[in-house]
Amino acid sequence: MGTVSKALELLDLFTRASPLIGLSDMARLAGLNKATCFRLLSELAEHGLVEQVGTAREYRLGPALLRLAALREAQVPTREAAMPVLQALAQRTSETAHLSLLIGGQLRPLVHAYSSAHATRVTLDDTDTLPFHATSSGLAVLAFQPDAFRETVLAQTLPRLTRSTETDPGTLRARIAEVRSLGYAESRGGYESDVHSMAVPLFDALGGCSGAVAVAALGSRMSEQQRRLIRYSLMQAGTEITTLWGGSLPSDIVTLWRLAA
Amino acid sequence: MGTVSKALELLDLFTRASPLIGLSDMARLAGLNKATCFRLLSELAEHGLVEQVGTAREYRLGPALLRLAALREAQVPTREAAMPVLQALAQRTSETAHLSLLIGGQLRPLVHAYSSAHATRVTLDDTDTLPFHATSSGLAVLAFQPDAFRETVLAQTLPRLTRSTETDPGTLRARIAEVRSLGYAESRGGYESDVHSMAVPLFDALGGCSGAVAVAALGSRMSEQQRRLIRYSLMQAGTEITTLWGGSLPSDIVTLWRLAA
DNA sequence: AACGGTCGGTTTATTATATGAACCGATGGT
DNA sequence: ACCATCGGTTCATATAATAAACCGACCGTT
Repeated sequence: MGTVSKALELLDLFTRASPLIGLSDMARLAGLNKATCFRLLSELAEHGLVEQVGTAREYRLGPALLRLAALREAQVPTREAAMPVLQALAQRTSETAHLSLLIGGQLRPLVHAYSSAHATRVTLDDTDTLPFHATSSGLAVLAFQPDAFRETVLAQTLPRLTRSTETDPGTLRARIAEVRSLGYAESRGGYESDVHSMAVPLFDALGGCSGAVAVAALGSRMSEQQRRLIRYSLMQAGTEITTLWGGSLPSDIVTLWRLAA
Repeated sequence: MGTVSKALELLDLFTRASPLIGLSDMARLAGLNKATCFRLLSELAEHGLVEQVGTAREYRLGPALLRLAALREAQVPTREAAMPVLQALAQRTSETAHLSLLIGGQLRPLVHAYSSAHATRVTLDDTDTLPFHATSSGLAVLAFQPDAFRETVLAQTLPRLTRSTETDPGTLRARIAEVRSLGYAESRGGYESDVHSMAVPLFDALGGCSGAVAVAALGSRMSEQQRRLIRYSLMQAGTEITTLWGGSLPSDIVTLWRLAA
């Protein structure tokens, strides 16, 4: 593996749960020699991608990221464009809506919007990576990736997260085919036992599926009528966001979503 | 120089003016061999820090930056916290307000807020780096950096940007000392000939000066009374933002700003 | 106050990795 | 038909990354 990749992997070690990491910890987490890790962090710090804080000299993500992200958003307003659609989606469905992006082969939550309709809501504050096989977003994205990518994912060991998690590659392949033929994905407690969710894929200006938008609700609130509302709202939100991104929906999706309306 | 630094420098080549860069261009700009540049870009792309777009296969900043920046803001709400203060500042002074951060030894504009009071306004949409010697923000920041850093900056060749740009290191040293004793900095047409600006330093939770907030106006609108308003508003905004950042003002600044009120 | 363990950081010889010139097929303008 | 340039690849060479051992500082225990 290249040295640059090793450095960039360090950035991915920072999570909402552990935003500050010491040198030795980081070396352990990354499986690197402490000296190597130190050099990499120093170079990252020199450019402001990480910074050191406090007397313990721990590292955290740096201010340069703000600038670079702003520059990216100025050219491709991914987050900014999706935010209002997501909020409307949460409002309309009275549940939690969230959008995830495919980044470096992993599915990462980017924005979420909550509804104030219920006292209990699904939260995903500390979630950094979504498992493809156990979430509706994951299945929605997987259904529209090249075969090679899908097979790579299914070839890995897929953790059983709840009693309902499907982990058999064959069954998953079938479910993914079903997602393609329905135009949306659904997960019933596969990620967290009480949470049901539905998701649709999103397409960017490059023509590929680069993310998904989903609505997650307590399983107990998922009536058949509510599922219809969520499904319809998702398809509408998916169309809007894809359009705002300058992307276009595959023609079969257009047909499916039109029929569902 | 380390390989990682070379890769990170590539990220800094993207600007508002040229957000898409081809492989050969990038190699030229970075002074790298094309093959080397290709490898570095490939590694960056693998992690989503850049992505390739269109038939020309040009590169642009990638979606991973959004995620990392969001993670950073979640821990240290730098931009989010400053935004409303900046907007109020623009409103109150009826001019353009902007905030810059010290990143990797360079002064980078992060947010700006415009007032709708005048038909003509100072814009800085395409500005990626501010020169220390020719802007009020630069002088404000420089005044509160370690001597070594200040001398490094002054030792460089300082470009004369307008007829009014001060480029003599000795004179600049004196002006910087004056900034320290006044608690604010001012630039009259040193960056763009018709633009006058004033700025105050900002301090973060680590105790250092990590940026500045400034108000820029057309020189023709800079009455003595307006300058008083701007100066006072800046000091107030500087106090607020520094507090929101969890920082604290040096005691001499507190005194100076209190006297000015 | 002496101890053992950990911290962040530095040094060094060793070796793996980055490098650059030349080359490739494709593309586009003259 | 031509030439220049594009993005990308190859491979021998040389440079830059690596890992172990070490350093002083710090911290809670004994």
